Amino acid sequence: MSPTGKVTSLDVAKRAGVSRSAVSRVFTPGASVSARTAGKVREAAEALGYRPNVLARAMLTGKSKIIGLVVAYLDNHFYPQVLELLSEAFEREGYHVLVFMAANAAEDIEDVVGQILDYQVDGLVLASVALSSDLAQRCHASGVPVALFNRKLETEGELAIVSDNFEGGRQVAEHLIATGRTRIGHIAGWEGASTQRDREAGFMQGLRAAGLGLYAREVGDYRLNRAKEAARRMFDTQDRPDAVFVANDFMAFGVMDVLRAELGLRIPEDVAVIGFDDVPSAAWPAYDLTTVRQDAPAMVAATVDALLRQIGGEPVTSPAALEAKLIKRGSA
Amino acid sequence: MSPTGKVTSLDVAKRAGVSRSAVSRVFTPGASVSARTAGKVREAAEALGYRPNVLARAMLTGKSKIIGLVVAYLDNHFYPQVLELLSEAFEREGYHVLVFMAANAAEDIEDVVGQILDYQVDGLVLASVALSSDLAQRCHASGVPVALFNRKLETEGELAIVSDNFEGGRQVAEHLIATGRTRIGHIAGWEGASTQRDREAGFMQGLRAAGLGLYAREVGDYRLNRAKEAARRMFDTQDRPDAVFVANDFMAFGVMDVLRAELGLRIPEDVAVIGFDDVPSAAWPAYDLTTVRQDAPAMVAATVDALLRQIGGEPVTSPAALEAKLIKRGSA
DNA sequence: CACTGTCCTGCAAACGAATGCAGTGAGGTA
DNA sequence: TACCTCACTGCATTCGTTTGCAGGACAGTG
Repeated sequence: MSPTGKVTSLDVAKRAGVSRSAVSRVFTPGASVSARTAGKVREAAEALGYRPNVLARAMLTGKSKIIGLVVAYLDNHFYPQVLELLSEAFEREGYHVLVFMAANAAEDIEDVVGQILDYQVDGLVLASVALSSDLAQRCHASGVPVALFNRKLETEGELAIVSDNFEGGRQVAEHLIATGRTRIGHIAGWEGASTQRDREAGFMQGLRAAGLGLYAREVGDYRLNRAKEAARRMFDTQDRPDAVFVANDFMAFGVMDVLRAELGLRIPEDVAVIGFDDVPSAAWPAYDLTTVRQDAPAMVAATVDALLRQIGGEPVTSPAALEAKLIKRGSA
Repeated sequence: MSPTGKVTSLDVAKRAGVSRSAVSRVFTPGASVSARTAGKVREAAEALGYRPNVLARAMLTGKSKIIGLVVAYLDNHFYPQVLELLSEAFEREGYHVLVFMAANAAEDIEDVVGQILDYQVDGLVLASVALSSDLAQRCHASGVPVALFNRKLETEGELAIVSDNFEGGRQVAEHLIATGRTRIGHIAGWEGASTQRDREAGFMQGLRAAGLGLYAREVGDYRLNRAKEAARRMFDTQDRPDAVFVANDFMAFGVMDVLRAELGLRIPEDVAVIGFDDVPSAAWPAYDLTTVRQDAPAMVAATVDALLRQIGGEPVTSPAALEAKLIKRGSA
């Protein structure tokens, strides 16, 4: 109700007839205050509209209650979902998420690192950004706990949360083979990403287990247009594949569009398509995409848990890869 | 390169043989420092890996360089896009975006307001959240500049950035009528939203101009499942409409799914469908949705500009509604 | 009644940086 | 040489908190 938002602990202290310290303690869970004092302070605070200044507190304690989230693109529907879950989960723990966009990678990595450190974030989540490796090491070196979301690094010591991409890829191969497909192609994501490498490795093992090899391969870099071009190259021929594993759902949508709208192919009759992620729209009838589900809520929970632990000073190791399960729908 | 991230201006000052003030001034644009001092300081800072502490600065200056963004859901593809653009635009201006999720509206509005004020955000963007009205007034009253994104309020004095929803709705009616549709339905979004009211008002005026009325009306509340139910109610009858204007693309996708997959109707032959927003996936062949484009980049630019101005102390009025243009595709 | 321990409380010193004010020195002019 | 100007610099204060330390009140015990 105060006209200005500038009410300090001193104002409250005066009105309640106590010292600033008392006020501080009332708002510090676990501090020793008598019920009587607490009551007076609470009342005065209420009347004045006082709330402790998080920034001032942050300076003293060194804990800003801010988690940095570095993300490259939000067009892949998997990430908005993750952002939403992450933010909610952190809010439940008293943290908030500060967004850092790192679209044009290499160019401004220096900048991004700087900005992150400037804000004294308590922890950092790197969600599938190309420059993860460099960034993670720099920030880690500066003492900021880092969690890699949906990506892992060769270098040990970095906290990484991933699902079992290898097993997911293997199941894709298994299912395609079980449904009688023989000319099986793969449209890869960005080859610098561990997700891509693991998914493909599992996929290849699944094929080999049935005595099969890859019939065709193109790279889509996890980008929609690249994936569509890849699909055109792969399918605009006589001896086209009869199935394709696309490294994520977002690309798979583009591939299906090309197959159906441009090349007049039927899915799954002419070509079976399988994606990866199970984003919400994969279940929409227009695509009805068979895919491997990444359990986003579980991944987020694991991330929050591990990062908070690390912030708390516990030595943490990356959790085991989370289960990735094939969801059978109409596209395969 | 320092082992710990704790380098203060004093450390730099000592190493450069100057005072803390000098260091401060070097990092404050427009302060008076000699080139020689600046050089020494820069060198020392570089060597020590010093960066000014944003939080400490924030406390003094009262400017945190943080913009709060309150958002309810991210499943409507329009918002991830907006978040990305907003964050990039603010980063370019030296600000960063702190996310506040306000999913379960009324319940925790008290909480959300508190948290926002706690972080001393310099400004606030409310992106299409149900509790805009209350929230905006509270925050504004506490002296925090507020911008309403894609929503406006009856109460004057709040900064609101919207496109011309009325004109967009009118164009929808015009186009449906021009293509010979006569039994025209409307699936509304959340009726508490100004976007819904304006779109429908424009739409109705367009119908009336041709001597038509609404053939059917259901409410989808901007939620996917509600919209699908609405579509079922509206179309699972003998005398179904031959066209429907759905209040946003996200719901339109669900409506199209119901029409095609559940009811076996053809679009546009049996039913014409038009949405609103022009999210990226509206252009995908699987939907090929005729829709009204909201110019997200322009809306974001206007938001950033107006909010920053307001933060700078200039008296600002809401910019004019941005152009909303019908994009004709295959669904109508 | 004296002594001890327990709770609370206030004081004052941090935290890291910005800034008004006064002082230093250099350079220019008469 | 004396005086003035002006650009730069350092001191000390300030922002709004938290927190270690020590003192005060009070109850319990012998």
